[in-house]
Amino acid sequence: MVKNSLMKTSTPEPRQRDADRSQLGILVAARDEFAEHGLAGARVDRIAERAGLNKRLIYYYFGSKDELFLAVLENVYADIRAAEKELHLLDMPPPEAIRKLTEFTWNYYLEHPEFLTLLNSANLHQARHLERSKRVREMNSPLIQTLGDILERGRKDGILRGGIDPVQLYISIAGLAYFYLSNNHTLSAIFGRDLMTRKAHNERVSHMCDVILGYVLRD
Amino acid sequence: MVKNSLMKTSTPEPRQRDADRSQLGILVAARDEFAEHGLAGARVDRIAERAGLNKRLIYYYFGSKDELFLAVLENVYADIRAAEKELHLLDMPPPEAIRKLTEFTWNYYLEHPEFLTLLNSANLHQARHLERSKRVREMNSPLIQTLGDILERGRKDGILRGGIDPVQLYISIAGLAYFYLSNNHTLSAIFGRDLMTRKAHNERVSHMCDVILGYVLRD
Amino acid sequence: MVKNSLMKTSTPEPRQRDADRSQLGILVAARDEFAEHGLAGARVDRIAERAGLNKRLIYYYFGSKDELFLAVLENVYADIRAAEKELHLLDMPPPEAIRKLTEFTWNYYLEHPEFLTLLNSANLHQARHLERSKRVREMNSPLIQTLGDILERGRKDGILRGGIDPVQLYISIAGLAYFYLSNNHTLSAIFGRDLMTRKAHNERVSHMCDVILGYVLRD
Amino acid sequence: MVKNSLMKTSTPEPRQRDADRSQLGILVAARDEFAEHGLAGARVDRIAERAGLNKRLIYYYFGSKDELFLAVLENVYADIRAAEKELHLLDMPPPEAIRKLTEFTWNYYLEHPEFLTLLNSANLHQARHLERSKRVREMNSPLIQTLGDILERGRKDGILRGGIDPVQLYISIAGLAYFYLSNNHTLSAIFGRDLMTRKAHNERVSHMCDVILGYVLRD
DNA sequence: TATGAATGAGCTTTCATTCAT
DNA sequence: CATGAATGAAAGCTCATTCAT
Repeated sequence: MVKNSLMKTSTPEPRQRDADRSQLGILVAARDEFAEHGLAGARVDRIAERAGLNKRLIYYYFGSKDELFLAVLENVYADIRAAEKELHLLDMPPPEAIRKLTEFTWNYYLEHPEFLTLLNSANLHQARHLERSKRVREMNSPLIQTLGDILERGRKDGILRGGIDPVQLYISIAGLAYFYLSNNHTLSAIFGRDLMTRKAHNERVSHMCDVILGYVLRD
Repeated sequence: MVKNSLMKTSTPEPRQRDADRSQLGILVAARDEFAEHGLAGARVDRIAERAGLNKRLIYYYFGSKDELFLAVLENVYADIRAAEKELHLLDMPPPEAIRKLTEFTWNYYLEHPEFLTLLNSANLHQARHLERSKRVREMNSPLIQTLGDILERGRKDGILRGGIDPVQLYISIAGLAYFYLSNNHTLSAIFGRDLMTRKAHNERVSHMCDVILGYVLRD
Repeated sequence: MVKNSLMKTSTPEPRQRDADRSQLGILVAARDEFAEHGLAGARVDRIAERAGLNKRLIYYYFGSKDELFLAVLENVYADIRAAEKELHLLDMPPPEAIRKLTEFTWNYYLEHPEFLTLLNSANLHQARHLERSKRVREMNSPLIQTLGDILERGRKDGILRGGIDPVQLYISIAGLAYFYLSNNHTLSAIFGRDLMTRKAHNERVSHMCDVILGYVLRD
Repeated sequence: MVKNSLMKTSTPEPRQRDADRSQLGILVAARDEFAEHGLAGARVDRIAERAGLNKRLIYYYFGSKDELFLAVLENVYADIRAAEKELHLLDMPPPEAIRKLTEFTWNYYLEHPEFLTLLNSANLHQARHLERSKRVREMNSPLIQTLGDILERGRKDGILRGGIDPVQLYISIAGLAYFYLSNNHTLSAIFGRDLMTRKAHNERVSHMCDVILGYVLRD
């Protein structure tokens, strides 16, 4: 189980504390269960068991398995975006900011495999969960805004090439990390080569930076 | 439903044996069902209905839902690798070959969304299905072999930079296309921008080629 | 349906907890169903129907058909051993005790035909259910102990012959009753004679006592 | 698998030989399957597989699973009665004949465990199979006839007590062997003592003869 | 005579969800 | 707030039996 915002209970009034703790416990348990088994494969019983709480509470707080899944998704998105904010990319020189973001993305995915699986599940269900959530949209635009600012500043400085779409770039950075890690079992099986050694990881992140920086830096 | 090798009845004999046709029909139906709902979400009843056959036959021919899933996976891998072979990449100049492979990968994923979803499902289950299949390993090594040959030739010609790992490169090409398409719903929801217009597609494939060729070409 | 310990709600509290009542009802229903149809022939649906409860509850409480079968076996064994204990055989003169046990065994089998059928089913499955249950072993040893004591006392008194193995004797008593009753349909069909009239029963129990007492009594 | 009348094909015309062989093979396979799993637990598929023949043939020759079961029962009864006839009990002095029959019964049951299980299954289904078969009745009456003759002769000679019912006696002999062997797993589990060693077997047959002869012999 | 293909009904088991307290 | 008991619907899978040749 991974530490993140779900774990920090922001000390509310005494009465409510148990309720909050229960909700939190359910969310964490659900996140792990959904990550391991997907939406359809997840079992409400197991979530209750993982949380050490009665199954009925899940329905009391979240209404249904689907709504619980959405709550989990919103949570993990909030986590990664919060972590990105902590990078303070705007305080760095553009190339360094982009390298930092690339490395961060890789490391975050590496350390939060549940994030990748949850994304997959969300995609399988055609993002029908996220479409309903405006919270998610609000959460994510700042990142693209930031990346756009960096690219623009780099272009002005003459250090980065122009005409780079921040959305395309972000998708590429994410995709380079995501595919490697999300498909690592398949790829390992297919290519008969262990992709999860520390050495393989170092090679990958180095390769990723080569590709991305080679692209954004002006020749 | 998507066209591919499953649909071509290779024998031109007057009437195919019913058994073969049934097995084929089950495979096609299963592929679509697994692609739409994932492994856990897929329903054997629906597969039978899609195939217009009795559910019992599925077990008669494939033994279990899991084994059927493996059969489907082997099939879709066979399809993409066969299509790649048709590109005759070895007959082209190295840079053109790499551009071709990049574009092909994009187009194939675009036209075979079921391939992406099936891959996702396989990964969710930690490739435990593929690990059992040596067929898959045998199918996939030639691609890396070919890519390695191209890179080596390009390096000798002085047109490509040296030290490029074909596995890393292939994963990057695939990742750039995969993440965009697989996550398109999530990304569209998140960034509030439709990524599935023709224009958006053209921009993406162009971006991909820029990134990949920018990386492999010697400065 | 036969009266036995399953039917006695041992707690005189105003209302038994529903869970207990449900479990009990399932056990009784299962006992009858297994007795009528054997393990393989028994239908979980019918057990639920007999118990007037939801099928799902059977799995909730007992886990599987097999485990339910084991629970039933343990129960019927507990019943017969409890009934035997009530005979207070140790308080009688040895010959009377043995006659009593013989008659009791006959009567118990006669009144509990389900016991015989359940035994048959357990044997068909090679007692693999009972082997897992130490409860059963613990339940049954006291009987042999008692019978051994009786034989020993009788021998000392000079009224019973020596060298009688209590296990052999018990098996013989049981066998004389069991075969007649368990196979009564077959025997009736084969010998063309109704073995289930009251007269036939009296003749059998009288024959049994002749055989057993003729054996144990010193000439 | 045990050798018996099922195995001897009485050399018919060449054409029919295959048909006979197939029928025979099915009967043997069915006997073993029914003996191992009971009627409900037996699988027609497995019978076909054991016989190395197509499942359809079973229906062609025997009509249904139930009718096949009846055919098997008739066969095993024919076998034991034929074996009993071979004893030529009428040629012996009465006490020896009864001892011989007791020992034979024990040995036959010991060597044909499938006979016991099949009997159990028949009983579970209330002999509804046998009731339909007059063949079985015809087969079995001679044994009781013989036993009656022996008892009568012994009584006249003054060596056996009078008033013994041959049916009761036969049931007792069978019961003493049957319960021990049929329930051996249960009894072994219950009493924590291996009843299937050679020594245990010898003790049992000796005990059986003591009991039976002690009963029939005039004091 | 013999067989591979196919099926409807029904099996055990599972699941998300609700009830009653 | 919290929970054990209970359920309808449906899941994966199995079975005896029949079809078509």
